[in-house]
Amino acid sequence: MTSEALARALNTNPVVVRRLMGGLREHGYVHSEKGHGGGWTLSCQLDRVTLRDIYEALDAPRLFAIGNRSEKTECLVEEVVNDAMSGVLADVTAQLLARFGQITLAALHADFHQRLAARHAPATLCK
Amino acid sequence: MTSEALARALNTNPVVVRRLMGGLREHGYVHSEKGHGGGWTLSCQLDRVTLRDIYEALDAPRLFAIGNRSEKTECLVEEVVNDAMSGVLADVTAQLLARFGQITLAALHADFHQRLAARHAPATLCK
DNA sequence: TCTCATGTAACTTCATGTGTTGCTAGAGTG
DNA sequence: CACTCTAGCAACACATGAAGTTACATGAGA
Repeated sequence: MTSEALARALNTNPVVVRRLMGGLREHGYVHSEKGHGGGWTLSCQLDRVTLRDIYEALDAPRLFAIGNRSEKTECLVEEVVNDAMSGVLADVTAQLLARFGQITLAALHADFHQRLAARHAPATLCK
Repeated sequence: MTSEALARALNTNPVVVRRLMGGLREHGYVHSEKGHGGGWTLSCQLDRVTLRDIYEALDAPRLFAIGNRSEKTECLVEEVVNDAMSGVLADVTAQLLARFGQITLAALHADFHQRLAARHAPATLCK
């Protein structure tokens, strides 16, 4: 499948697709080929890759919209609040990643086919 | 304490302080007075207000940097992934808020004074 | 050699949060 | 009464980061 086609399906731009897929390629989840007839192919077993793997392959972007304004501070009040929040955020992050780590692509794939069957529709890409 | 003074302590602008404090005032955590000698005064018991209360008084700003691109979609793949992620995010959000709900301002206050004593420094605002 | 792909850098656009200005209104002071 | 000090508020400007776009290089088949 080409970046072009994926971009259309995802309502975005081929270059954006390449940027994202680049991370997946580096981890061996997909393979790309240049030139005529090239494009992207899956190169992993769906039951061995989780949402967490994907997240990390995508360079682990920021998860939270909240957080400390600065890591180090002179202000004792800020320090106290930072420490209180950091502790919670660290724990919650760990739990979130653990949960993502339990969701395999195979599970999503199965879910997809189940919903598809329920829709009595043929299997095509969104676009 | 005036917005002016708070802004200096927080390295920000008086108007920004008023915007934030406005939420706290609506919930009765602080009280404000105009005019000469006016400013902000605390009007709650520190042991009865938690970080969660503060968060909600501040209009519950976005917690996560990740999330669904769109709530409703025609795309079955997107739907499957959204549902998988939404479930995790909802759970994790609940846990985060629960944790915040256990951290009272009194606890932070106590922590502050403990650290202050350890520093052998007088109690003054950062700036 | 032409076309079709990815790879990549640089730039533009957009969204969101933060900061700033200017003005209003209320409250004490001289 | 005039003056000063304060919050309240709307409107605008700026900063940041994510997403989208353009342009060009490289590789591979036809």
